Order: sequence, then structure tokens, then C-alpha cells
Amino acid sequence: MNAEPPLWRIIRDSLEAALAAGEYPAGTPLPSEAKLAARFGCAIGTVRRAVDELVAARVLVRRQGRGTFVPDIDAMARLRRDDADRTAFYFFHIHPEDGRRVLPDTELLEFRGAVPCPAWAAPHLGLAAGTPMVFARNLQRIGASPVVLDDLWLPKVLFPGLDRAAFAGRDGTVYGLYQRRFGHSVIRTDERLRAVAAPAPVAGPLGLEPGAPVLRIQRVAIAIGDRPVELRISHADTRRHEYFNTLA
Amino acid sequence: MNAEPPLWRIIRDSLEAALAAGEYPAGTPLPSEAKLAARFGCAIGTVRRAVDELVAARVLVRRQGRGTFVPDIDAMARLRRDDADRTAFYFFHIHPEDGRRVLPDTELLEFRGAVPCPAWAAPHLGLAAGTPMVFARNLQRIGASPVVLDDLWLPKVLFPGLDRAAFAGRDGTVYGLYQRRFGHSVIRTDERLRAVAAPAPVAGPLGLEPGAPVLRIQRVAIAIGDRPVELRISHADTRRHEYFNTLA
DNA sequence: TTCGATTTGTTCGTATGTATT
DNA sequence: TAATACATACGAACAAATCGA
Repeated sequence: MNAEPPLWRIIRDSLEAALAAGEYPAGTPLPSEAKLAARFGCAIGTVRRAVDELVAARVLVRRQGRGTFVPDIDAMARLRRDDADRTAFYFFHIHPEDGRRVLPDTELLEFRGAVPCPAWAAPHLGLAAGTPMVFARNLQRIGASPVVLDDLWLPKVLFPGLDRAAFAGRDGTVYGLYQRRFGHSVIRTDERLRAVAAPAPVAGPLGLEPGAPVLRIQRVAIAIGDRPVELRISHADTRRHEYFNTLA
Repeated sequence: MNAEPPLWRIIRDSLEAALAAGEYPAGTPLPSEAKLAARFGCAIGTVRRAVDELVAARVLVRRQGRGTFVPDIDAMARLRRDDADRTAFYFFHIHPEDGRRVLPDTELLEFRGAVPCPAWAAPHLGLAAGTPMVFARNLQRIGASPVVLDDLWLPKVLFPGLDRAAFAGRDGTVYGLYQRRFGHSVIRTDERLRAVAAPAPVAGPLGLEPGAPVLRIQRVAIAIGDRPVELRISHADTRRHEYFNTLA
């Protein structure tokens, strides 16, 4: 009874699996549409339909005359720093209330190369409590003032050899680091937001009174192939900044 | 030097303009792709490309064997009440922390058919301060407990004849009412979130102490044709509920 | 229930334009 | 300039879903 899925869906899933397996990292183009059509034994239009889906899901980008690529997260951020285009800021949602878009400066406050996964964090990443994790605490400044405090939890097995120097000395965003060095291209985030009274360890770095209302953001970053790669707990001071969200 | 836009984009914009002008309301199908192709003097594939874009933007939905329609907001909500599908809950982001998805029950606390637009609200809707507005205050309950307090501001000129009875006696969501009665199909929202100390008028209905941290959501709802139709200030008690957001 | 008309969904193939190297 | 790769547009055939006669 089960009708088989259309050919373009088979091709799309096949491509996504190859991308998740690490073929065609961010710099290298996929085979041309003509070659893919030959490989799959189908018309070029069918390949285009499959790629269209992956482009819509932000897994791939097309460059006319050049080829089709996994997007380079940091390259997009660099090219469009003061642009109105959303894509560069896809994962950076805290902006000044006047609507300007500015990428934050980040200071590494703490780094631990191997800590057991807390029980509360484990289910969000599909892990068992106690799994070895990398932990980092970042303070993000927009302009001069501290605005966001991030706690990052990374499954150690996905980030082999990541140490404090590599983390702090990265060139670009943490997601760029994940992509370039470990092949994890983040394409989606699931976020849960709450208003909470600032705990003391959060209030201090943000320059707030303990108990002041802060925005608590729990984010799971998901890489190509639906693999969760990072759990992040952020606390944001929203007196002069806002969390922007466009649903379209 | 300015290359003219491709044909499919011209067709897409033409269709969107027609939809924004009120042709083809939610129940009635668009002309078939073959008819549209004849009308625009192009191939059927070109029409499909244009419609593809509008489907991706959630402006249209296709039904094989039936036709292409503007989606009926309430019908989607009814069909998928306890479904995992996101679409029905596109505009309802507050959910119990356990992840269940439940549509809230709404109680109308206040309704004013004609109030001048406050100066702080005017720019968000592209209006002048003092423009006549409809104002409503809703209390949303999830399960038994009050969770969200909404203040709605609607440009009166867009909602002629809307009175308390029609507003309170609606069948379905407010966005369903906007669509069925006034032809405003909301397809996008821009939201700005902050954590604030609950003002007294908010704390009372939510059963909170004044000053407790609450999530403040400022939302502009945008209908087909990029027309802002509603400004909503919500305050949510996030002790037992969360604001969910998936970026994909 | 069956059948046919209508409409969208899938797949094929071709030709030409535009951007990049 | 030439080769390559994606973008646009055309056209055709058949499949699958829907609806009414």
C-alpha cells in the first residue's frame, strides 16, 4: 500500500545524508547538477527540485556560475555585518532596541574541557547523564555594555581535541568554529524562552542586581542531518536590548 | 543596465497583489495553473514557480485535485489540535514546559471600539498618533491557569463595524476572525521579547506579585501584501510555560 | 459504484540566458 | 575567449487526488 516516495525526495535525502557524513564541506562544491542527474539517472530538473528543498532548508546555497555549496556561516556574517539581510544574523537574535543589527564581541569567562553532563541537560541533547562534555561560559558585549551571558554545553565526542586555546583563539563565531574544524554545520535552532529573576552568578557579569528580570534562553543547535550539537543557556539583559523574532 | 525581473517574479507579485486586494478569499480557489498560464501568456511551469514561492511564504496552499487556496487559519487549527505539526500553532508560541501543544482558552476582559492610537504604538503600525483604534484585552488560560495577558490594538479603518459582540462571539481565533470577516490573512509576525517586572495591571489578572519577572512580547501581525494589521502587547507568566521558537 | 472531467504532482527533455573562472 | 555551472522558460506526458454526474 505504501507508495514509494517521489524521486526528488529520495535524491534530497541521499544528498542530505552525504552532507551529514561530511562529504562536501563548506568550501567545496557539490557535483554539478548535470553530473548529479547522470549519477542518479534522472533529468536535471529532478535534481534541481531536490536541491531546491535543501536550499529552502538553508542546508545548501547556490552560486550561479560557481556551483552549490554548504553555506559558510562566518563568511555570511562577515559579508553582511551592517546589512538588513536576516541570514547573517540568523542565530543572533539580541539587538539594540533601536533596531540596529550589530554582531556582539565575545569574552571567554570560563572553559572546561571535560565535565560530566548534568542530568537536567542530558535529555535536550539526547545523551545520558554523565556523558563527557565541553563547557564554556561567554560574556557577549554589544557596544561597550555586557548584554548576554552564555553557558555552552558540547558533547565531547563531537568536538575531539577542542581546548581552551582553540576555543578562545577562534576566528569568527563559535558556529563557524564548529563548522570549519569539526564539520558540524548548524542550520537550525530550537529555543525556549522564559523571564526569570537573575541568579547571582548571572547578575554579576551582566552588572545587574540579583533578582532583576532577565530573559533566559535555552537553545539547542542542530546541524545538518538533525544532529543536536550544542546546548546553550543564555541570560540576556533586556533593558536596552530586545530579542527579535520574525515568523515567515 | 537594470535587468528586468524574471517572469515568474512578475507573476508572483501580480498574484500577491490580487490576493492582498481581496480576490480569492480563503474559501475560493485561484484559477487553475493552466488558466493562469493562459492569462499570463506563459508556460505552466512558470506559473508553478511563482506559486511555489507563495506557498513557501505561507501565502497559498495547494490541494491536489482541488486547487490552490489562501489557507484558512482556523481550519488548520481545528484539524491539528493535538498534532505535532507546527503550522497550526504558528502564531501561538506559549506552551506548557512539558512540550504539549494546547490551544488556549480566551476571556475578553475589556473592549473599546474607538480609542486614539497612543504615540508609542503608532510607529509600529505605520500610523499617526491619534488614529482611531480598536482596543481589546484578552486573558488566555492554558488548562485552568491564566498564563498570558494580551493587549490588542487594531487600526479601526481596517476593521469596520467590529464591535464587542462580534469580537467576543467569534468562532475560532482572532486571526480567523480577521480573515473571515475582514479579509486580512495574517501570514507573518514580527516579535520583540523582553523580560520585565510585572506592572500591577498585568500582575493582577495573571495572579502574580507585582514586580515578578514576566515575558513581554510585542508583536506586529502582518497580512498578505505586507500590511500590518495588529499590534499586540502580551505579558506571559513563564513559571510553568515557555515561549517556543524554532528557526529553520 | 463507476466514470470522466478537473486540478495539482512528478518526471522527462530542450533551449537559451547569465555569472564565474 | 572558452568552458562550466546555475537560472529561466518552454513544452509534454502521465500519475494521483478530488468531485460530481
